[in-house]
This record gives sequence, structure tokens and C-alpha cells, in this order.
Amino acid sequence: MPVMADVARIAGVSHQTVSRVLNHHPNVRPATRDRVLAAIEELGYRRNLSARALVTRRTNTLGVVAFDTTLYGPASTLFGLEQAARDAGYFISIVSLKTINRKTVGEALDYLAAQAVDGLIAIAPQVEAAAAVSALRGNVPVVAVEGGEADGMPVVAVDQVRGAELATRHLLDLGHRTVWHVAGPADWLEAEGRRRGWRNVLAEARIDAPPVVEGDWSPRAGYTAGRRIADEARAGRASAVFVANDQMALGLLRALDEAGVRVPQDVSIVGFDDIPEAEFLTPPLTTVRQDFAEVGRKSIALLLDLIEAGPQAEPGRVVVPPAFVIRASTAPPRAT
Amino acid sequence: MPVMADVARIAGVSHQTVSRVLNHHPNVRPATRDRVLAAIEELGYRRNLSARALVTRRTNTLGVVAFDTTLYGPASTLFGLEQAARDAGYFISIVSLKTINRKTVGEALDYLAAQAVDGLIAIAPQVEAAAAVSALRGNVPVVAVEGGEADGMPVVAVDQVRGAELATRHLLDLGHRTVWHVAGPADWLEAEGRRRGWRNVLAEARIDAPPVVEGDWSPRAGYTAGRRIADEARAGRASAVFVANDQMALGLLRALDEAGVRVPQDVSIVGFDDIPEAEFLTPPLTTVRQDFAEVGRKSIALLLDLIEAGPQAEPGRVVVPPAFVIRASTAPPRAT
DNA sequence: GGCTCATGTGTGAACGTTAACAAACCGGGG
DNA sequence: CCCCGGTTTGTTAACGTTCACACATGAGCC
Repeated sequence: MPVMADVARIAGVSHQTVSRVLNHHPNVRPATRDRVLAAIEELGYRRNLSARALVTRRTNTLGVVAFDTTLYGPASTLFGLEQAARDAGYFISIVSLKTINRKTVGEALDYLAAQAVDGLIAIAPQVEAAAAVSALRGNVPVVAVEGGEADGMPVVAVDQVRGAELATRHLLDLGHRTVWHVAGPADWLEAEGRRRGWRNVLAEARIDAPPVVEGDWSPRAGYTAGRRIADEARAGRASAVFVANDQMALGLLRALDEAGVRVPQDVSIVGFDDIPEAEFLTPPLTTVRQDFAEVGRKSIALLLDLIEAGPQAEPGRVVVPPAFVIRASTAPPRAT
Repeated sequence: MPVMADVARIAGVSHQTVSRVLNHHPNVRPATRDRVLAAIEELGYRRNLSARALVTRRTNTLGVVAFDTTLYGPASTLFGLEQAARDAGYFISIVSLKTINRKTVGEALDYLAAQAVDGLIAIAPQVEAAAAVSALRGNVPVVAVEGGEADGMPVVAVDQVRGAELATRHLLDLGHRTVWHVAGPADWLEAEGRRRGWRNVLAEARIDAPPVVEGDWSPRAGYTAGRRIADEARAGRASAVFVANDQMALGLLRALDEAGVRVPQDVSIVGFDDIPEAEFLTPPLTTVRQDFAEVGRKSIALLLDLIEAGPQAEPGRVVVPPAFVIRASTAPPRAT
């Protein structure tokens, strides 16, 4: 493998001049630059990033701590993150956690610290995760994705509350007397936001909120919730449900079908996420779309700002608006 | 940040001894080792990987080239890969491609080469992708995941043919006269394998294969295929379908439902992948499960072997068996 | 013509680690 | 007592970059 000195020899300059060309230093005569570039081309030279990192103390690598990257949301965010980082000339190193607690988060940060990442993105959807990252980060800049406002960490997130409000209001506007809610796990920030948005709208409309049906995001939880909802529907107490994510909505749809409760004739359903499957469920699901790719891009942009600006930059919170997608799982109630 | 020399001073040894302790060199007196370890602990010292990489010429980083990591399969494989690499003390650098062709693959490999990765995993599900990677890799060891036997690259893959055979045979065993197939894109290796398995079983049973219905993995394609299948079913020509993946099966289910074709009474459906949603579709989907995590682990293991062994290692092909999961979308035909 | 100043280029020394070699130490056998 | 081999430790020189500085060169000005 050729090194800088080889290029320098071929181009008839010093290695320092080669370095200057590579780093786009202004004070290089065009003719010289061309000679160097030609030599680089000729030798197929690539600079050694380890050597560079050693002296500049920057690795050009960003660390990402994520949780269950198998789910559509995190996977899409990751994709956006990776894309944006690459465009910005950064490398990305990912740690996917199976469980989130202080210990696993600590190990993840250790692992990334070992790599001397220049910055950190924490996909920290749980209250505890955000806190753990905040507590354990050294003095690396950190951006939280979908995190809370915890401890002055800058945050990039979809406006969950607004999304939930759109969903709930849509159901009320259709004429439903009230809206049930199948929620995500209580310690997830997104679940909390969606719950709040739902509650906001009901409160505003002076409607007593039905009890929250707890779930864990999984289709199975949605199925279990669906049996409960089916009972309520048959008793005439439920005609509209806002489900905290599409996967649960899918399970719920299954349970309602089993119970002979028709959607949307008997019960209207709204989901959250707009997974690729949503459009092809039976019936096609009305849902709230999150632009995960945009979240990824915004996060990288914010993190790079932070790295440039140094620690004096103020936290800030970047919010990405959700979109509401109306399909066939919602309709006016039968007996208006 | 403390460096090796600082640790050495505190421990009263030379930096070289510190290095030896860190690298588990045998010839260090236990007492000395303990002193060094204590000093490391005291200072919170971590070694600088850039400096290490500079002199050892190994970055301890593995590159992964992937395609659409938003899908369940690739995302799960990635997760397994990441897990396994971390366990083995390696870092992972990922490039997710939006489109696969020689140019994009070339850029991806360039990007990873810039990082001087020690080895490469190519999630190369398309014929062309595998070829591109094979052609453009330098002399880095490469393992293809779900790739073809192209050009002597070692491959780790789920046995697609066998999975398809299990699915098709199951339908025939139930008494169906023939089995239709909704296939994936022709240039995907997995699609090809599943198609072959389906054809094998029909040929073995001396049944003329119905025309292949082409799809592109998406729920939408499944929906389109479903309208076709519904027509065939009403005409009494189709009572069983093997769909090349679960997402398409989902869309197909939707189309059949719309057309008033009942599953499994009128038509039996088998999918492929066992996505988390499969169990909660209406009806719960009989499908072929792929152990993506295992694929990830096996790939890393194979790649590390290759890195150790050097280029003389023979290619080899590691096959992960699929599992067949029977649920409620398959039944004997109505008129036996 | 000599001075200043900007521009372009080269020289040497880091950066923090590992590798190669050398030296010191220790116990045992002659 | 001395030499020999193995174990343990230290010294020095890489690895390939960038940074700080010094040195040319040439233009512009008095």
C-alpha cells in the first residue's frame, strides 16, 4: 500500500504538500495540486485514517445506541441516520441493545468510547434509557432521538402528542361519543406522548376518558387488547379506538374479526407509524405517519452542529411533524 | 486523557510492560500485572485504537454492505451480525444501499475500504449484487449472506429451496391438486430458491406447475397477485398458494378478503419469513421461519475464520435450516 | 534596491501504540 | 563459582499522518 511519501516522491513535492492537497488547504499552486492529484491517481493512494485519527484526535465516527432495531421504526431511523452520516463524511458505529438498563447502556457507551467516537446518537425511547445515556456519557456530544427533555440533552423527535391529537380528534369529528386508547408501555416516551395527546383532546371535548388499555407494542398485546375492546363494543361502550402503534392495531384487528366485530362499521380504529403493511390490512388502516428518515437526517445535522460548536451550544429540541393518513378503518358510528 | 506512559509511570514499569499486560502477553509476572491493572483502573486509562491500528495494520472493524435494512429480514440479519461481531471484539461499519448496481456497490466498498476494514459481509440477495461485490472487493476477505455461489465467495444462507419444499409439500399433503406460487423478483437469489423448491415438489408429484405470479416482496404486489388468485379460485383452478414472503401474503389475504374468497376454506396460503405479524393476521399465517440471528452469527464466525486463516481457506457454503410453522391459513381443500 | 508581506513549500517533531531487540535477573548444573 | 537457558523487563524504532515552524520566492511599495 502506497503512503503519502510515495505520492510525494512521484509528484516531486514533500509529503506535507500532499497532505495540504488532501485537506484542501488553500495555499497550494494549482499546477502543484494537479501533479499531486495525478500521483495519487497513479498509485491508487488512500490515506490511512488511523494515522490521521491519531494526530487529529478525531475519528470521524459517530456512535449510535439503539434498541430493538428489528422494529420498523428504529430500523427506519437507523437507515436515515446512516444515510445522513455518510453524506456528511462520517462513519457510524452501532450498538443494538436487547434490553435497556443502566448496565447494558453503560456497556454500550464503553464500547463506543473505546472507539473514540466524535459524537453519540442515542435512540432512547424509554425514560430510563435517556437518563442512563445522559448520566454515563463522558464529554462527547450527544443527541437523543425520541428522547425526553432529560438533563439538557438536545432531542430530535416526532411530535407524538400532536399525532395522537390528530388521531383522536379525527375519531371525535366522525361523531364517536368517546375514544378508547390502547397504549404502549408506560416507560416509553412515545407511549407517554401519544397517551397525553389522546387525553388532551378528550379533556378539551369534556369527555371522560375510558380506562387505558395497556400494551407493549407487540401484535400479541394488540390481540389481547382487542378481546377486551370487543367486549366493550358489544356492550355498546366502545365504537372508536386509538391504538398506539400499527403492530398492535394489527393484532387488535385480528381479535375483533374473531369476535365478529366489524371494522369500521362497529368499531373505528386508528394506528400509529404507518408501517408498509398498514395499507393492506383488512381493512386498510387509518394511521399517523412518522417520517423516520427525516428524524435521522435532523439528528445527524444537530449532532454535527454540536461537534462543531463545542459544548456551549444550547440544548434545543427539534420536532418533526407527523402526517395523518386516512384509510378505511375509520367511519362514523353506526347509531349516531 | 491518560496514555500508556502515564500508566507505566504510576505502576513503576515501562510502557512496553503495560502493552504486554493489555495484550495478554504470557511473560509478565503476576505481581507486575496486578500493579499495571491497578494503575489502569486508577487512571481510567483506555488504549487508543487509532495508534494501535496504525502499527498493527488491523482496524478490528468489519464492513457490512446491506440492502433495504428497513425490511424485517435484513434488519434481523443485521442485528444478529452486530451482536456476533461485538461478542467477538469487532466493530461493525454498515452501508445500506437504496439501489443495487455496480456503481452503488462500488461506492459502498470504497467507503469501507477507506476505513480499512479487516473483512467484509455482503448481504447480497440479488444476483447482480453478489457479482458486483465479488468483482470489486480488493483482497479483503468477504462472506456473502444469502448470496449465490458466485465466484468462490463463501456463503452463509438459509436453505430457501428446502423451505419452499416444506411449504409446497405441506399443501399437497393436505390434498390440494396443485399449488400456485407468488414469487419474488426474478433477480433475487432467495426468490429463485423458493421458486425452485416449489417447482421441485410439483415435478416430483408429477403435477404441472401453474404459471408463476410475479411479485416484488411488497404488500402491494401481494394484493395485486391476490386479485388474480381470487379469479382463479372462483374458477376452481386454485385452492392453494405458496407466497414467497409474508408481506406479500398479507396483501394477498387482503385481496382475497375483498373478493369474498375465504382463507383457508376456499384457498390455503403459506408464506415465508415468519414476521412478527404473521401469527396475528386474519387468519394466522402458516409460514416458513428463517433464523436470521443464526445467519448473522454464522457469517461472522466464517468471516473471522477467513481473516485468521488467510486467503488459502476454501470457500464453503454454510446452510441454516428453515423451520416450518403451521397456523390457520392452510386446510384441506373443500371438495376433496 | 531594499523592505515588507503574502504566498507557496519543506523540515522536523509530535500523536500513542506495538515490534524487535537488548539487557537484567534468576535458578540450576557442572 | 561460573556459565547457560529461560523468564521478565526496558530501550529504541517504527507505523503514516498533521501541526508548528522555518524558509524560499515574488510582488508591491517607498
